[in-house]
Amino acid sequence: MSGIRHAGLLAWLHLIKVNDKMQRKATAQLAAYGLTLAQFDVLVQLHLAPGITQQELAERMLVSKGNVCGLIDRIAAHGWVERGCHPEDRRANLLNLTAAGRELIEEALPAHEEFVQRQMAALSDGDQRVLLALLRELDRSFSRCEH
Amino acid sequence: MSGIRHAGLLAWLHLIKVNDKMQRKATAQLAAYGLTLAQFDVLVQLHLAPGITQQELAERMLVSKGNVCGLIDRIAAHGWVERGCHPEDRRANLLNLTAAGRELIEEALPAHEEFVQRQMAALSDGDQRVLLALLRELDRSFSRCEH
DNA sequence: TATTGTTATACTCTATAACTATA
DNA sequence: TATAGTTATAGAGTATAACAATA
Repeated sequence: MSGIRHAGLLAWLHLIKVNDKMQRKATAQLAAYGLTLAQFDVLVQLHLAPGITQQELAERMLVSKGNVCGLIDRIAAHGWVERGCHPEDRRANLLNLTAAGRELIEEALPAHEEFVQRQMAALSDGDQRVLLALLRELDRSFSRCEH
Repeated sequence: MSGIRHAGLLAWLHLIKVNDKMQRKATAQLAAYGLTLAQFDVLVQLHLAPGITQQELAERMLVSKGNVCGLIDRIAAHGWVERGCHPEDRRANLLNLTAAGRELIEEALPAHEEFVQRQMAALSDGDQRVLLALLRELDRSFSRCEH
């Protein structure tokens, strides 16, 4: 690897690799519930913050509102989420899990958490905390400026 | 976040987030060269290991040979890579960068490396090395077993 | 028979932008 | 005018599987 010398670059390459492998595992793990990663993400967001609008969801997921619309379409087709009326703004939709959606995420989320814990168990508790701190720092630096 | 307590899970969520943001930035950075991330990855692989087969490339990229076929189609359409004959196995293609492809990657790779260094600069040199070590450990644990 | 590459299908996700209905 | 959501288009990536040529 001729031009590759610095730890930062190598760290980034490994981050891609780890993310890639984890994503494949996670995708397979969630497929058992009929969920894609993006759909799981939506359900978790609505689980944590019921009643947000599609616009708010788009901002949280760093995705366009057009994409959110399609995502919600697909999830609603399964009957896991519904669009409600905003009492004060008739343009907006309030998103909420249905009973089926709540049931699904209450089963899928703990299973997914346990799965992730199992993957991360290769690192000691202390190392997991260090990793978290470093990633938090990186994330914060991205938010601070738009290099 | 009710069920979310452990550092491992939080670390994973932040890893997703960091990867996501970096990928967006990287995608934008590479678009200046007319490259997607996957295509850049292919060019880098062929830069480092000229003359590999499509099958070998698929294994390195953790992707099916059918996908590699399409990827190479798109990159070859730009004239950056060519399929050569394998002297001993007429089924196989040997992949090589064209002169244009070499020129492109020799320009895009250092620029991308510099871009990544800039993103990682939020961490000290020591922290970058720690991050690298932790991600390497995780990556190795994924390779060891298929949990 | 097994393997390399090709082709075809179908789906998800993404970006972009025009469109509507409200505000 | 601006905003929330919708729709349409186009492209990339992925998975899967059937297929041809060759081993």
